[in-house]
Amino acid sequence: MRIGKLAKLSGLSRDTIRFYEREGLIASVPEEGSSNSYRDYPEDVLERLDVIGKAQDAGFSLADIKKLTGFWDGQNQDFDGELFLDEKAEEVRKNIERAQAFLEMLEATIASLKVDPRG
Amino acid sequence: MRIGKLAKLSGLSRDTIRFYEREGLIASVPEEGSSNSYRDYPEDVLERLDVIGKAQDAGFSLADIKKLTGFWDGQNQDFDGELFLDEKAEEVRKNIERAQAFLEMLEATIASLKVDPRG
DNA sequence: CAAAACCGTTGACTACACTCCATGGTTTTA
DNA sequence: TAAAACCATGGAGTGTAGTCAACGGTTTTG
Repeated sequence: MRIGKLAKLSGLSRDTIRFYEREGLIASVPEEGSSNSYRDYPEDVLERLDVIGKAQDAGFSLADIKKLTGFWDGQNQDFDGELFLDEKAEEVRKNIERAQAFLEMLEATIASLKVDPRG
Repeated sequence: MRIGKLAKLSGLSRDTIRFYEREGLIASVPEEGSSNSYRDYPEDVLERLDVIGKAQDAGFSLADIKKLTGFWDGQNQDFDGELFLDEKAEEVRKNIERAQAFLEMLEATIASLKVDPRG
């Protein structure tokens, strides 16, 4: 699909999609059978963009995401993939725990508000 | 306590602590009974710094955190605190869910690696 | 077939959250 | 008491993740 459709479906801007492509997080091919310069984004890029969003929410930087997707895509880099993944998973677990602890504070604040507005 | 001790105990740099203070997220008082310009950070600032870290992991910006702490500190701003808190709590819940979904992908990747290294 | 809508490229710009450096003063310590 | 360690202030600089504007070309649509 073309970038406009991908932008609409993913909820990201064209600029962001191009930015991710420049960074090597996603890839496109020249549109088939047309002499323009338009790029064609495979369907699975949509899923990839979704993963990128979730990874960011989990605390991954784009550099981290690039390592991970490069790993998925079979380009085993010159680093210990298993160690990287183990360490990152641990980080994510800690992040989630901390976010949950914070959520509880937030919910307690809300609850106290409902009992006694602005107490 | 002085900023050096606070930095050591919190794991943050002096610069970060001063930055948070400039941003209005924490407060200090002049050190008592001394004619220097040193600042004294109350004990509870440590806890506050911990909350700030967790809030960031939950996806809060410093501006969000400032609103929340201003709210806690009783300076009820000119905004609907309850609405803000409700919306933010919902955002955090979604963030956590997305992070958890991502964590599962990560763990699946790790698991498949342990079964069949680089398959 | 013309206007509107879309596309790619380049490069500058922005917001956020720090981080560093220089300067000069104050405490602590050996 | 001198050196080392600490402190405050101001301002500049950094990295990350986008975002915007301008240009000219291509497709789609009424």
